[in-house]
Amino acid sequence: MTQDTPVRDQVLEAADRLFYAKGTHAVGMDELRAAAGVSLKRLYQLFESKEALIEAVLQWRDATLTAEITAYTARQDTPERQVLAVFDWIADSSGSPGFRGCAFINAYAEHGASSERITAAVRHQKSGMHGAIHAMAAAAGRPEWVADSIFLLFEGAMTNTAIAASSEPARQARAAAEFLLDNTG
Amino acid sequence: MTQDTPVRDQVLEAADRLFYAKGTHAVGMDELRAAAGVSLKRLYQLFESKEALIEAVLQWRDATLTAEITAYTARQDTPERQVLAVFDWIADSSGSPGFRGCAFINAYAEHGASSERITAAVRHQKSGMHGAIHAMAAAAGRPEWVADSIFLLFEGAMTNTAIAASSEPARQARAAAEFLLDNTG
DNA sequence: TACGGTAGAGAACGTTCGTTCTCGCGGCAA
DNA sequence: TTGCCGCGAGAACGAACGTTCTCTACCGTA
Repeated sequence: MTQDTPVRDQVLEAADRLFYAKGTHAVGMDELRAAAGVSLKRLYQLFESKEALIEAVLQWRDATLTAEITAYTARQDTPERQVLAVFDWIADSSGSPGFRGCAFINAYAEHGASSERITAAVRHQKSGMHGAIHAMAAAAGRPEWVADSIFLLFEGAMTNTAIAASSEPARQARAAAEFLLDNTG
Repeated sequence: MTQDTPVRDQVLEAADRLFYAKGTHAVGMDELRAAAGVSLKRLYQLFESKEALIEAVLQWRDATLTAEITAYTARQDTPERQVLAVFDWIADSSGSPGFRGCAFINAYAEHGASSERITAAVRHQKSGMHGAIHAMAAAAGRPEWVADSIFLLFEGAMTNTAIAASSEPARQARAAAEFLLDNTG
């Protein structure tokens, strides 16, 4: 067990940034090597292949994104406001110029048909996000179907906020979620 | 104006099938030529580049998909049922083994960062689908925000039905839409 | 029959990419 | 100091891809 962890994280962070910005197909291993500031040899001893790297990046992003959203929603003081904050998070994120929607959906679009490993990583993130919304909705005393609905609104808002290059879908989804919360439980 | 139209459609249909099944990056022009049964020369005089072909395929799918969904929903006898039928359409479509979610979202994931033409084609489809749902909701006498919400539920259901490989998200989205319809108007 | 133009088949070209190999330097043990 | 191991830099390799070019067969016309 060598001291690879900081280097590994350095690679994952650079790869995540490049993959998200340009799509995995558009980023070559050499460009990645340069961005991460490591040698190609090191890259391949950390990750056996590009596919393995993509999988690792998705797992890494899964963890960091969960933490980010959790921190973001935790700033609200009631469970209802916490649920609704996920849509504010989308609206906020979409403000940054490189916003390209959900990295996991993008990865699924690029590799879902050919890579079982990548599909599994995507499913894991969706399942986790679904669970997080479930937990918040449960804390707010709402039934499961409300959580399911809000999760799907979240997903629709992620993609369409990116495609439309506008935070309007995020606001619309928020309004719908608010209606669901207000009329249930 | 030569008699290229049937050949052109033949190419578009084959390309659409392959692109959707495997992703555009995973389909080479030669594989495409073979599937469409035309020569490479013909292919390139019909479409100046692969990017142009992808754009044309998206426009073609936009038209055929709109027609398909319109026909599907038209079988229902009330505007409310017509709106809800879009979720049944997802559930039905997800039954076929090659279901991979929304081709336009997939195309955006693959090319949104690099091709303005493809992004424009994706936006056009989203705008059209949004409009179609708006029209049905308006016919049902529901306010615009309900249509916005149902559109986003539709989008979320499309991607997550594919990722989860289950029609459950489509059913959940349908239930949410039904709740919105039942409690507004 | 001779011929010009068109189209199909597929070879060829140039590039890009994922992955591996080679070389040479630097640190460390004896 | 000497020998060795590991690493970085980057050349090299083989495959795949988008695109173009070449060759040949075929067609209608005179």
